[in-house]
Amino acid sequence: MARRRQSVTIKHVAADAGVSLQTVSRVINKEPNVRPEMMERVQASIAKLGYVPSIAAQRMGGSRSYLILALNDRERTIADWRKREGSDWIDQMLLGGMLTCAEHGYRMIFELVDTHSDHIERELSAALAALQPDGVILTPPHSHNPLITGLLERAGIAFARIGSLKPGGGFRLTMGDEVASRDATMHLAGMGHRRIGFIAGPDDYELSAWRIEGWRWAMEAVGLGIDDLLTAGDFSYASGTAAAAQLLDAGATAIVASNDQMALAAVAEVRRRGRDVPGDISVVSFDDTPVVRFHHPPLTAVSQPIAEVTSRAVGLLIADANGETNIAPVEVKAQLVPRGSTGPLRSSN
Amino acid sequence: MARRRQSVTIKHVAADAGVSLQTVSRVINKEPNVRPEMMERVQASIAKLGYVPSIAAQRMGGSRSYLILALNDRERTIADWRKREGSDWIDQMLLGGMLTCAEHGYRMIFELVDTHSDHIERELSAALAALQPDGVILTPPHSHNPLITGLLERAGIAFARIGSLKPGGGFRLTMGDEVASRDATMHLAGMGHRRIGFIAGPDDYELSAWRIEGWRWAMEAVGLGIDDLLTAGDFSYASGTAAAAQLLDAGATAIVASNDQMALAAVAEVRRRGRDVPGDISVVSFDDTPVVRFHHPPLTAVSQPIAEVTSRAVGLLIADANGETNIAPVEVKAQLVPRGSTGPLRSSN
DNA sequence: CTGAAAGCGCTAACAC
DNA sequence: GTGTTAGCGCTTTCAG
Repeated sequence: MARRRQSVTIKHVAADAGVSLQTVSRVINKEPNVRPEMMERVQASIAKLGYVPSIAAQRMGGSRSYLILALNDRERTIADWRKREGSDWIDQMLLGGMLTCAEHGYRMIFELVDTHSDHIERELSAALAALQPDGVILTPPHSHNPLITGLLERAGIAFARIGSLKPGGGFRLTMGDEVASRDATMHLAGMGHRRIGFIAGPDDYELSAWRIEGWRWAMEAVGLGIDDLLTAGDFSYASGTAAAAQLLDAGATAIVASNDQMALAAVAEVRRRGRDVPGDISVVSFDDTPVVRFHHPPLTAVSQPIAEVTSRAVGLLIADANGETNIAPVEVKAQLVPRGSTGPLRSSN
Repeated sequence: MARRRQSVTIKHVAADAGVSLQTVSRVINKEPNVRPEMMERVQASIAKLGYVPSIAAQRMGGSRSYLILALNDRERTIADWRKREGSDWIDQMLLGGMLTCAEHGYRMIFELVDTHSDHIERELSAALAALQPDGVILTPPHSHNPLITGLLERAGIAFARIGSLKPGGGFRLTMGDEVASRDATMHLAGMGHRRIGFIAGPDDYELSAWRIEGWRWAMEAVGLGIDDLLTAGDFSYASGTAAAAQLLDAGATAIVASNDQMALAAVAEVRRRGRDVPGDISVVSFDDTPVVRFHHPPLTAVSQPIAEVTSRAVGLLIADANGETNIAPVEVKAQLVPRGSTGPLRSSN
């Protein structure tokens, strides 16, 4: 239990460079009003001694913590990890977030918090008090949870909300779900499909509604009815199976599913009925996690730019910490990637 | 740029409970020599005020940081994330690591550092100085990099090395690669295969040698020669293709590949030659990332218990911080999971 | 068993 | 421009 202390501190640098602590501090924080020669001298000492500021001490001194907290839903994330279904949402967040943080001298810390309201405020407060991050990134369903956004606002901590446009403060980032859903539907309509079913995501995700909206928009645009072609899902494989069965019963020749697992389930259901994808039925999925590309056939999917949107979120947070202002919602567009699960309507249909 | 300070500090708790700062500190740190009634009173105040200690301040005061740093190879990790091939190594590390950290009031921070020697010491020192973790978890190839282990030892920071048994201090954790490789080979031999080829991993991973050893051991045990059946790979798909071609040319009827990507490549190569898996050729892979289960057929694979081994690593680190001693290497055994890519030797072979 | 003092490494505020 | 002072929230001495 050796009590380790910082080996080389600002004091050593100051002594080595023959200046005051404060001057070193100024150099570290790139403050103005330091003569260039002083600055060089200090930086030489820093490099020579291999000095790196202690983020704990910086925080104690009242400055930034240089920490960005990425928050995800505990229950869902752990379930995904345990299932090992190949979702790489978290990996992509880390990819975009960590790299952009690193570019600005920040670090990203990844944490899980429950959505369940008993814990949520306590847990979040604990994470904030313990870590004291300069900014927080929220993903659905946290990003539109008023308990969370409210707490963050009261605490005066900058935050970015991915996948939410509801009021509640913070920066809003989206991935153009409505347009993407419309594109997916148009892609199918363009191949001659007229009975294009939709499997929705759970209500507690704002993007579920956006995706429905895009589909509805497209169906109307090409003059198709949507009567019994909208079904409910909850992002689970099982719900995808049920919804697909319903749509096939209703005579759908194409299906847009609000996530990969439900799309995979839909393909399986089509085959269970002795029919073929894309020969008889076309399927499009949302998210485009890796499993979709290893599937046979690879699924046509809406690819979500998670890494990019997380990177943008980090950028907004850091810009904010630097006093730059930006309130307009940011949209990083998802892309439809046509693959083997969609094809022309078969004339026999 | 509001300069946020801790909203409720140890002072508030002390005032509320009518005790000294020190007593509160003792309660927080579960130190002995506090009367139960005092303790209860303090804990009541803590709960009431929702107090959570600032980890920065704790660190400043000279105690632990309650941070465990998980270090991975930057280049390889980022490449994996970019490729989106569905590897969930990182996810499984987070799963095992974060949950176990949380159980003990710790937090896990995930970082990437380059293996390239120019940066490595600087980068690692920077991360250590900035974060001041109580423990570090190393994965291959970092876990047997003397630059890293040496630096950590000199700094007096506890560390755990996953996938390495080389000397160099720290706790050592392995996943029984040799035994797993032997089991995989025996599984094939048990199905009648006699020409069982092996695709090795890169030399700079200790586990590459262990896996070769297990295969060699099994081949000898059942009296089979290994002459031209050992090929080199580097964990990449391309290298798997080349190695598989070589093995098939040599008349192998079964292949053990040192990771999933190379196994997938092997299956593809078999098919490219108009032959079938497992009808003509059996394939076993190492790692068992999700993609393997979504493949057709699902691959028989050695499933690596990443989550469990990371959890154990965290446990060792925390136990060490608590003054408990433990030097023996820990082995969390990988399991062979038989699936559809292996079958009996076809008589026509 | 509990309290008061000093100090961790750094920054903000104020002087010079 | 640069140095000095005080203090962040906590833990470690060391008294009582």
